[in-house]
Amino acid sequence: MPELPEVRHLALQMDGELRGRTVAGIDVVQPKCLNVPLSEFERLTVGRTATKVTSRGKWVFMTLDPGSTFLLNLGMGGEALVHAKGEPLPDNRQVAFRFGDGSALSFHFWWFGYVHVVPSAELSSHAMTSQLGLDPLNDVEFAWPAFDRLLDARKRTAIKAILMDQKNIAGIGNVYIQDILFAARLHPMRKAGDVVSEERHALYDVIRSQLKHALELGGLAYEKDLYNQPGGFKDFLVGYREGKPCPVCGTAVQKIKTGSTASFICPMCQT
Amino acid sequence: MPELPEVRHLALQMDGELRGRTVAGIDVVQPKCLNVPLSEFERLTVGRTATKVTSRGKWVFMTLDPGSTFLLNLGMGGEALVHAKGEPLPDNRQVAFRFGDGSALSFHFWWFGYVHVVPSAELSSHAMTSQLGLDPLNDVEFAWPAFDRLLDARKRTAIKAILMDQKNIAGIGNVYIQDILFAARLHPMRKAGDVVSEERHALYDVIRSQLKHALELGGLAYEKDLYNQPGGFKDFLVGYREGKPCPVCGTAVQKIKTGSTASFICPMCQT
DNA sequence: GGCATCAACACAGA
DNA sequence: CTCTGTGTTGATGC
Repeated sequence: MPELPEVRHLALQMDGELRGRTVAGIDVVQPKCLNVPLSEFERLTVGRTATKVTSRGKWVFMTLDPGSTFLLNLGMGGEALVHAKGEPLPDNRQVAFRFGDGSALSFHFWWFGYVHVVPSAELSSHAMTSQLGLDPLNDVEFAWPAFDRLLDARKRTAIKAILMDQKNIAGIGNVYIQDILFAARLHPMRKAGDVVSEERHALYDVIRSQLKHALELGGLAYEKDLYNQPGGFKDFLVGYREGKPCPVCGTAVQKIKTGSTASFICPMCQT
Repeated sequence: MPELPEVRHLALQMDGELRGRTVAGIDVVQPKCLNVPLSEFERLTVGRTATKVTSRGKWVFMTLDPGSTFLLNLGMGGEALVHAKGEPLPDNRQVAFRFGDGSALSFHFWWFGYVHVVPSAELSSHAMTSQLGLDPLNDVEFAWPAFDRLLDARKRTAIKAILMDQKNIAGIGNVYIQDILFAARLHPMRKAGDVVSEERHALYDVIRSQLKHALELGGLAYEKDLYNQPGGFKDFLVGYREGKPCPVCGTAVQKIKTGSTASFICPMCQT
């Protein structure tokens, strides 16, 4: 459940499903994913009522009135599931909320995830979320001039590193970046300063259209949503298609190391 | 006048020459090499008497009693010269001290240098000198176990970078490092973790012997001391001898880029 | 596939 | 042949 489309889809589902439910208890199997001691976590959640769920980048924000905000990051491939009253919780959960009506919300991470709560008044000092960058699906804040300036300010940084830095744009990870760069015909290591205006416009458009499209499909087909249903996005152009033909020119897709992450590129189309 | 042998030689000469002289006035042509405004610099120097001159790394420390310490770094190829009463000062000086007895001490830098003064009580907060590493000519502090641990602590750093980092060992620059690495048969980019014990011992011995030898000769032949006399060290093995034969195997010495500095190596002997 | 931290490296500036 | 900051990259661990 990693990147913006999955996270936003989940937040939208949670917003529709959980509004009005009151936290009756917390079920913590792995305390180290909490940002505060369990007792403090309980104090800030139990007895409070979910009134709104939103997302920014890879983070889900759930308002727990009065006065708390719950913050969730599912890391690499984690899941959040809602459970009707009486349903057993998954054995592999790290944390779960039990609501007053008998329903529950469980979280499972296969590697690392963050289950945080902060007093809403202190939300701005929550380090992992307070510095998140622009929302690429918000046309007001992710405006073209801001994007253009961002690339100017980091002229000698690889374009992939810029787009994946959550402080710049929030929500692009190592999955969606692959086809975004392919569609913009950019090599991941191209320096931002060498990306000319026409390419920048193409890239800007592709970022918005790809993420919007994936969101409309409910995210990736190999991820599960709040109701354990897979998303509909599965047709990668080059991402994770090592050795398969480029859909444009037929050249075999290469998997290369780009810094510490892997990239899938068409060596002919992306320069 | 750059590295440890020249700086220590200069400090020894200054110690013998200047003890007891009182600063009568300061002559500042280039105020930007000072660490404080000229008025403050004068306040901390004029009327005070040199009582001791020492060195650590590439820095000269002159105690100006009561209460001040003068700190000098000649940068790349700067000079410090003493002048008898009545002698004119060099036109190219950036700064000079005039002493009460009519003598003077002038400083010239061909690129950048530092002419600092601090209250002796605040010496430990002078950033550029407070973190200087071990004195390689002091057998007590530059002991074998400390050197061995240093290389363990920086396993994946190039050996040249470690030796030239003034925070580790103080006084080795891009001149003496050349023959030190050649004599130890080490390629400059070799990772410290790959330098085995026998090589480490050889390197440790070479650092001490080379610097000691150069100090005994009064430093480099192309540098001038306090009395404008050149040093006696000129017989580089590979340093600055690009294309000349390696003294051991006859292979042509190569000049290569190692990070941001140049290195002269025998490609056969140094691995 | 996440994020933070630290070390290493490159570059510009003085 | 100086040293310092800044920004970027890479490895590590949770």
